[in-house]
Amino acid sequence: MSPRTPEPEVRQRLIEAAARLLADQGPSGLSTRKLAAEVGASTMAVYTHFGGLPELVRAVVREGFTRLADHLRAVPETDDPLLDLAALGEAYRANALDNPHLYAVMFGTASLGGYRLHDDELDEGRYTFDMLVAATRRTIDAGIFRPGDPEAIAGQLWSAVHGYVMLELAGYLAADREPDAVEKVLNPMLTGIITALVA
Amino acid sequence: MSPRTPEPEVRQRLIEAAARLLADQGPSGLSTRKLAAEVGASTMAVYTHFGGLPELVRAVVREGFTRLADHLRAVPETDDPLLDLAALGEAYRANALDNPHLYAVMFGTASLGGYRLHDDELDEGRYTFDMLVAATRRTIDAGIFRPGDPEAIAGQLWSAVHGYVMLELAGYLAADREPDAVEKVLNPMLTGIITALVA
DNA sequence: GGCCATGTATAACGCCGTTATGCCACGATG
DNA sequence: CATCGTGGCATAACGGCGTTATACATGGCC
Repeated sequence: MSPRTPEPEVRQRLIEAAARLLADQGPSGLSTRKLAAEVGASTMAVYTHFGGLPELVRAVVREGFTRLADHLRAVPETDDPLLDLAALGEAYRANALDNPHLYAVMFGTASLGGYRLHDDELDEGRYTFDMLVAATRRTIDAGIFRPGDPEAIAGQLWSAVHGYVMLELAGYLAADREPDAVEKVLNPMLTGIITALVA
Repeated sequence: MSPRTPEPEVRQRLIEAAARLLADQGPSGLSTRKLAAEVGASTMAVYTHFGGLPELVRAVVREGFTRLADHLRAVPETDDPLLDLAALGEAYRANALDNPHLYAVMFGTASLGGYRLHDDELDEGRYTFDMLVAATRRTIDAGIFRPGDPEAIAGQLWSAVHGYVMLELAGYLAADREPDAVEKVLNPMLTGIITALVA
């Protein structure tokens, strides 16, 4: 078949094709045969490069967290850490709504192959989480938040936004049902959490 | 094969077997053939009674919400609505931790068959949500919460607890990583949200 | 009796993940 | 240059899957 196309890094092309299939058709649309057709190779490519489909999905999860981290990194760091925190939350939500299937796989991977996240993936997610911890720490150092454990505070913010986004993705807070859920639910919840933390 | 065993309601036995398989082996362990073997019938039973596996899963989701509602109903209603709210949250979390796979399917169903929840399932979930709304309304009527939209307030509490539980199930707040995450993350978050609501 | 509707079992189709096998290209070695 | 070993690949097969077509059995109704 002479696939002497550029062929740059079959590994990366497989990860990107998998993320694309996941985003377009959801987890059920991901198969070694479709992947092989997408990248112009045989199904064996998945096994030589990753060992199997679950490992490929894990790589996609890492990719998803990397994209999320890129989105969060794009949020400018101003002199008002509290506004930065709000912007981080908004960027987090936007990323999830832009890649709903990928986001679902990142946090519900147990539903796909029946496996659990390994420490690597958890660490990948926690690295992203660290950006939120850093922003929280800046807010404390600026004297806006009372002194406290930045990780615990960031965990609260993460839980709140993540839970809201999950409900939104599941359809419980969809725009056609709750038109202004952001103003009525998300924002008051976050201001409630935050005002309890300010000095 | 003379399946003249009691055979009470093949429909219900299929739902229960599916919930059991889901709880034991996760979504990947759920198959028409295993179900048929479990209930002593052929795979056709799934199609005559439900139309297909996705519809059966939807029935299981409804069953999961019913169980959750039962758990929440078991929480006694005291004369302190705020304590009742806290007890509801604890019961919610306990139910999710007891049936992690089922809980994941209830909220991440997109990951299983690639389908979305229909209005029926959403309504089922919202009925459960209504119990939280009622408890919130009682808290307002008792003069503990300032007057406000009970649904919006309940949505905040739901988002917060749901997000925390999801992170916990995914392993980000697992006991071995964050030993006292409940005290450091969940409880402060909820008290923050709640103190912002008290009169 | 005959007739229909309903639920079932059987068997097949196509797709899936995974694996065994053989091939081929290529760098190292002499 | 010739040889060899090795890593990545295509091919083909195996078993399991969801789904469907089909034929059979059973029970109510005329």
